[in-house]
Amino acid sequence: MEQEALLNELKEGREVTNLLMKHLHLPSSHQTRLVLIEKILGSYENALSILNCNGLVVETKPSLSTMESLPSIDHSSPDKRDVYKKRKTSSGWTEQLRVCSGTSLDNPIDDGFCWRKYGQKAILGSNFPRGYYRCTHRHSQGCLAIKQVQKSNDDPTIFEVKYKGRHTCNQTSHFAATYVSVSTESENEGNYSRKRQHQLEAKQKQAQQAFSSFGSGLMVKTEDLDNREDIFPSFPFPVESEQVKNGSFVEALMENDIMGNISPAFISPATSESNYFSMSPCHMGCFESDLTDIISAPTSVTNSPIGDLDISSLDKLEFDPSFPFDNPEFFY
DNA sequence: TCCATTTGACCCGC
DNA sequence: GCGGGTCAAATGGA
Repeated sequence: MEQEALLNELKEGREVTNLLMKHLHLPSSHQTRLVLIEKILGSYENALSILNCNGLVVETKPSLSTMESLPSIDHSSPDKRDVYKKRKTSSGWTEQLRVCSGTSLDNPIDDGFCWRKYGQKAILGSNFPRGYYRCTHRHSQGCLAIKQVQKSNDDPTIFEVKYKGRHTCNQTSHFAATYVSVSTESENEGNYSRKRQHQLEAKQKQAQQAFSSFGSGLMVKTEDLDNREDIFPSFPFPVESEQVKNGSFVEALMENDIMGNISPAFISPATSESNYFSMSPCHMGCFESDLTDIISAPTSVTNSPIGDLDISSLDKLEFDPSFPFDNPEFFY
């Protein structure tokens, strides 16, 4: 019974999404689009509520990252170990990716953000150590985004990447950096020296090369993507949550030419029952380090109403009535 | 000289 | 007490 209601909600969401898609190509009013987006959100909220009623724990509200909720570090303290912060729990990851790279084993994916490694730990039961990264602009801009990278036990060519927290820094990522000159970065970070700029440029080139050699075997799996508002900030351009709320998110996509850059082939479900997405290499060159962001957000389509940038691809997704929605593993 | 990485130690939740 | 997460001194590269 609930399953039927769930399917209805999902179908409705798909239909309204298609409608919204049409309106995007029409001179329809901003208000109309807003209404459609609200309908989509409503459908997914209802679907999530149904799942919650079935005993499945599905977060429907954005959980503030534990990183963000932590008090800021008191750098004035003479001995920082005296003011140790509470250890973060493993929950609250905004994105979990499984990145398969057949080429670079040590540097899985440059996602366009500048990460600084701050630790590495051997994990019990894991053959490979886990690397801990945080945003380079943690101190300069207070960006609290962190990520963990760990090779998969089963396949060393697969990296399990977890993202936590949102980027509040003003980074010129891949996408912007490709089309905007370095001067943009100078504007954003005037204190950056020319030497630093060269380093960043070199890094971006590295990322481009890494991706150009990435091959067609790239596979990204997203997990635990229940939180749409935690997902949106991972876009390479600054989309504020307010924009999402007031409906200008789609416009932000358009403004950033994201919609126009993603074709159905770019993000396509590889299988009907997994949230693996295959990527064709021809699409990588233009996005490079944006990759994980671009992928991670849209792949949340199963849980996120408007996370799917290529809305038209929804047409190809059919909801199988026999799909095991009551199987918790599906939502893992 | 500056910055990123490495790595051992420390802290905290379970 | 164990294991995971973080800190920060040491180290190396550009």
